[in-house]
Order: sequence, then structure tokens, then C-alpha cells
Amino acid sequence: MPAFSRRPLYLQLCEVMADRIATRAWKPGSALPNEGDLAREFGVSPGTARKALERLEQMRLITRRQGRGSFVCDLTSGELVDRFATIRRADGGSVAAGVRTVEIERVPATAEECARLCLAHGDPIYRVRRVLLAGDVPFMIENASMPAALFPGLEQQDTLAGQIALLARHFGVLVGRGSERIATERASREVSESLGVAEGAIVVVLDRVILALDGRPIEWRIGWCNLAGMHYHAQIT
Amino acid sequence: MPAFSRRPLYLQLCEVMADRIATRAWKPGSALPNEGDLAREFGVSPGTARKALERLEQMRLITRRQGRGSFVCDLTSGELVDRFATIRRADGGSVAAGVRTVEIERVPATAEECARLCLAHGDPIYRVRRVLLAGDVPFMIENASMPAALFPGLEQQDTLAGQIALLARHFGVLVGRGSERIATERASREVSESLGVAEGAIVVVLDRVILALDGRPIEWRIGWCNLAGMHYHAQIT
DNA sequence: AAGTGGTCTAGACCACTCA
DNA sequence: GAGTGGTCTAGACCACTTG
Repeated sequence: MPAFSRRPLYLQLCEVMADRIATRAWKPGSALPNEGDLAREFGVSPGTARKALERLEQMRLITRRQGRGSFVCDLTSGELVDRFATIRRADGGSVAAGVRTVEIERVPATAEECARLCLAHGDPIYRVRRVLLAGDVPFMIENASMPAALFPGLEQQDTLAGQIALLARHFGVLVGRGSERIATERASREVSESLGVAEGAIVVVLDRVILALDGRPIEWRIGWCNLAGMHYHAQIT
Repeated sequence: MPAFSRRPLYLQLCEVMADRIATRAWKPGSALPNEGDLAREFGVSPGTARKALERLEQMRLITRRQGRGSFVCDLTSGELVDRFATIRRADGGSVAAGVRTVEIERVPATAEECARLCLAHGDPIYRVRRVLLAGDVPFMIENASMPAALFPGLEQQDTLAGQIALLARHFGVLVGRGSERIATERASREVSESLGVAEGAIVVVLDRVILALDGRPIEWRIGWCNLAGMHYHAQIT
């Protein structure tokens, strides 16, 4: 991999390997070649290959264990998905939320959607309405918007549309960080009926943008939540 | 620094340098010795010194810039402090909060304080009551508990007691991550009077533990907040 | 015993900053 | 041009896991 690019070798190598993971050429749970083999395959020194692997580990695409090897993470299981489930029990345990996808539409982005998703005027988006259930009791309704370019044919995937992690894996998008904003608001007629609270009661509004690992916004979501008996959890790093 | 410890050299080196920063032997803003000099001073190879420096950068104790050098971060300015100010304007801007310290007491920890701060039964704590102001309007009241062992003589430092970052610097404690939990609650008589809201109105309860870089809990705080017109901001990483 | 990642060494050269 | 951190190389040895 000498090539002509002046970009650091370890970053180029990291990108190639990330792509193999995104496209599932390297499958979740499988072992990567060892450091020496990777270095030979790509024509770099072992130290450079190691640096790329360390970066993949930082990105949470692989885990490494001394004496065992490097393994592709399952991007749709455990904490990698739970980290976006910020509504939990007081002890941090999952509320075992079910998701009901109410509606999916493909429409041009509004001005606000363009701004939040870094799109150009008129770019198409998928807009998804969901209801989150604790057991069979709805506690949050969500409006989510996603760039159509990243998820072509999403309207046929309504079982995936409820969870960004599943969607992202299906379309080969690597999920990165998100930022969330919380306010309180009086429940509108629609919200009160969906959540089974009084009209005008205080609900919590969760406004969130999730980015891909490469920094592109992949989902903007607003949720109206009846927080009764539950907690929002955040890490400050 | 050969010594007899089997702990990785770069971690030992990192710890020594972190201590120099905590104790202000290396002052905020000042330049560290260059990589080669550090390696010679500690008797390790340049690569090992570099690894320790990279770790200090990850811990946000130093910043490094190609062509310039490595510099000690000011632990009490800018984003290093703001990250704990999770209540902000909608755009993420600061609410320019003032802090009024209402009361400081030194008492044995309650069972709950022991649990949240990982203390033993009867260990002394400082308990601080504060009011946060937007302009001159109170929007949050806080009860904070801190292990007395980490902050000896805190009761004489009431100007510092309002901000954990100032306190930590004064006592040579390096601040690490925190975790916060949010619920809604009806305002008690006391809360409603402090915040100027109706008794029984919905307020937001912020329950937070901050850890030192070495993992020891340094502050447990509960805040009752009138979120009207403001937003809670969180990063999901 | 063989294979893996983790640590450590000792250099080389490059890109950037600043006097 | 001198000095800094950033990249890259090419090894050695250690600690851990597994058969």
C-alpha cells in the first residue's frame, strides 16, 4: 500500500479495514489476520499496522485481546446499541423497549431537516414515526429523519427502521457519536393521546442527531417522552 | 526510571507527569520538555516517552502541537469546566450561571452517600448547598457531597466550593468523567420557594457523580432544576 | 509449544512553527 | 535554519491464551 497519497499510511490502512467491516467482508465475531500478516498484506511495517488496529479499536469496530487476537465487533448487539437507549430504569438497566413503526415517508427535506442533517435544499429524506413501548405501554413517540441517499429503499425495511443500529448495519453505515438536547414541554393533543397523559401535562422532549463515524449526520430525531418512573442517563466525558 | 515494578513503563511515566501537573510543578500553559529530553530524564526510549505523552493528551492534561511542543492544559478554563455545565441555551451556549454557596457542613456520610461515593460507614464528607443563577434568577438548587479526605479544610473555601473544577485544582485532584441521571418530580415546598415555581409544579432532578481521573468518586450532587427556557445537553459517545 | 497482542527500543525522515 | 511533534521502520522480548 505505498500509493501516492500523502495521507498517513495508518489512516489509509484503517479506512480500508473499516470498509471491510462495514461491508461485512470481515464478519462480526470473526478474527482479523494477525499484526504481522496485515503488515505484509499491506506492505507496511508492523508498527504501522498496529497503529491502524489501535485506531479501529478506539472506533469500537474491533476488540483486541492479548494472546487471542483481534476480533470484529458485532455492531448490533449489546452496549454499542444500548448507548443510544438513553431512557432507562433508575439503576441504568434497560426498559426492554419495544418499537412500533407507525409510518415511513420519503419526502424532500424541510429547511430544518436540511440544517440538522447538513443536506442541500430539496434533498430527499425518509421520515419515520415510531412509538416506543415499555412492555405494551407507550412511553415515547418519535419523529426521525434520515438522508435518503444513505438508506436507499428504506421504506421496504420497516422492521429495521425502528433501530438506527440495525439500519446502519444493513446499509453499511458505521455509527459514530450523537448529541442530544432535552427540554420540557406541555403535551399537545396528539402527544397526550399517544402517551396516555393529560393534554397540557409536562412531557420531556428529546432532540438528537446521530453522526456516522466519518462525521456525516445520519439521523435527526425528536421524541416526546413520558418519563414517569424512568430516567434519562448520560455520561460526561 | 528502571525501578522494579512490572507495571508498563509508559504508565508509570504517565503517572509521574500527571502528578507534576496536579501539583502544579508543571504549571498550566507552560511547555513540557520535548520528547527526547523526557526520554533521557526518565531513562526510557523516545517511543515510550511518546506513548506516555499521548496518554496524557487523551486524559486532557496536555495538548500537543506539531512544530510547537506539548503544553499543560488549564484545568479551570473553557471546555474542561463547561462540560459539567449540562444546562445550556438551546444552541449549546452558556447560560452564564452564577453560583451562590448557601451552606457548607462537615458530617459523617449517610448510607446513601457512602454508596454513591464509595466510602466506608462513618467517613466524613462535606455537604454543600448551592443555588445556580441565570443572571440573578435562580434556576437550580443543588445538594453536593464530597469526601472530606480529598478536600481537607473545604469549609474555609466557600468561594471555591461552588465549582468542582476550581476545588479539584486547589486540592490537586484531577477531574475525570461523570455520569448523570435525570428524572422529573413535583416541586416540594422548599424547591418551589427556591426556584420561584408553584408547589407541585414539575421540576427536573439531576443526579450526578463525578469521578477523578483515577476513578475515585469526588462529588455526588442532586440538583432540582426549573428547565423553563433552557436545555439539558448530552454527548453520546 | 506455538501463536497472539503488549511493551520497549533506536533509530530515520517528514511537516509544521517560529525566530 | 533550528526545533518540535508526527509518521514510519525493523526489530527484540514479554505476557497471555490455547491446544
